[in-house]
Amino acid sequence: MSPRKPSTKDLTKEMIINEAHKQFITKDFQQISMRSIAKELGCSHGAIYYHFKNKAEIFYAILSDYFSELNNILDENMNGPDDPNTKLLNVFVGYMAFGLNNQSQYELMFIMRDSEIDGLSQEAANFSYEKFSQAVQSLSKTELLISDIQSTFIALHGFVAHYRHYVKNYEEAKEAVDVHAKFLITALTFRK
Amino acid sequence: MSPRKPSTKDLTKEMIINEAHKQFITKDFQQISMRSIAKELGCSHGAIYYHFKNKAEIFYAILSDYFSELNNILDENMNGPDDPNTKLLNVFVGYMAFGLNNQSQYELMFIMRDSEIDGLSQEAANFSYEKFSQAVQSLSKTELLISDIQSTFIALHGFVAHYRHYVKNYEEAKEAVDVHAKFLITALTFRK
DNA sequence: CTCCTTGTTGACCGGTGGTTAATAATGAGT
DNA sequence: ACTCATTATTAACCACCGGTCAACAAGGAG
Repeated sequence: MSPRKPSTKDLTKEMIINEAHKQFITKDFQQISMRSIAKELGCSHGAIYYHFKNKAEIFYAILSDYFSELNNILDENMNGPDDPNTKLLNVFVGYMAFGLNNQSQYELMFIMRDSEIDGLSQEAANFSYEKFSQAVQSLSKTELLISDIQSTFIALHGFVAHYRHYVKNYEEAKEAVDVHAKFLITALTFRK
Repeated sequence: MSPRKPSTKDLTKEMIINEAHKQFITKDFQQISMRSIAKELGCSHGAIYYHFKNKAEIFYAILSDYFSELNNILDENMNGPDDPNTKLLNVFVGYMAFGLNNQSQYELMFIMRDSEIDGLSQEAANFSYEKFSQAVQSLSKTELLISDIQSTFIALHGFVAHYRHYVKNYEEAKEAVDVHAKFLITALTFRK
């Protein structure tokens, strides 16, 4: 039934993803081309289309790892020893730090959600938001409005979307991140 | 000195801008091509490069009008009869409404600020922020931190950047806009 | 009737994402 | 061994893109 061993395969999905991922560290989605991946892999760009139906599909696969990482950051903080107030701050800072340290990825995960990067990524983004939402509520002393939690989430995205134009990584925006996080905590705390 | 009357010109900067602007209502920067503009204008796309040095320059010209419009919205509100609290709310709502009603333009004005749309637009964006900043401070009873005003500005951008994926215009997000604006007012009000 | 300038064209360049016929390579069944 | 179906790959091709540029049209000035 399988007339050709998988072991003989020279080009694998994994290799393609690895190469795309490698380039994704220094370049964004638009700057990476099927040809640049193929060139580095020593194959024709047509070959890639045998393994992935299009460019977007390659990046879905990569993004899912990043969504996991972001979710892990949140989990580790929630399971940590800090008090609720510190944890809440850390959740906000964690999101912004992740966004600033993975700018190209963050753009595709939450900002660029357009026709090209559709369904699958959308779902992961919603799941990530759900985790965030529950975490924030559980750390709060009072019952929060879901609309306020969403406003907070949006404001975090806004920060990353803005600062990524001015800053290379989290380190360079540390203070601003802290200020923004505390700003949002104030809003959540005093909302009635 | 001028061997050819301007009146004889068939293709003018204005015509090009008008056509680009027309397409800009329904398409975004990336979807509009020099060729699509030329085609609609009945000329070759090479001709456009006689009047504009590149695609970005055409859109600078268009954006400057939108920056003016946004600044006018703010001015009209500030010069209006409302009390400071209402005005502050209207400033926030005004920004978000403008962003949601002019999504492609807003993206270029504040979100996409990348290599292609550089200097000139950046300057206009900074000026717009300055006006916003002064307006917010003048409407506040207490002395605000500039970092908090910036957090507010960023949170407004975040709202537009997020909701433009889900909504066609301001009308469709009216309630969420209102909630977000009040959320930000809370933060500004209770910050010490 | 030149000459110079303003505009305009269309071919061209290097690049993109995506498709597809031909083909190489391989293992299974006989 | 030989066929056969399947998998994987190539390279040519498509229709686009932004941008450049030599050639050329058209008109006014001298």
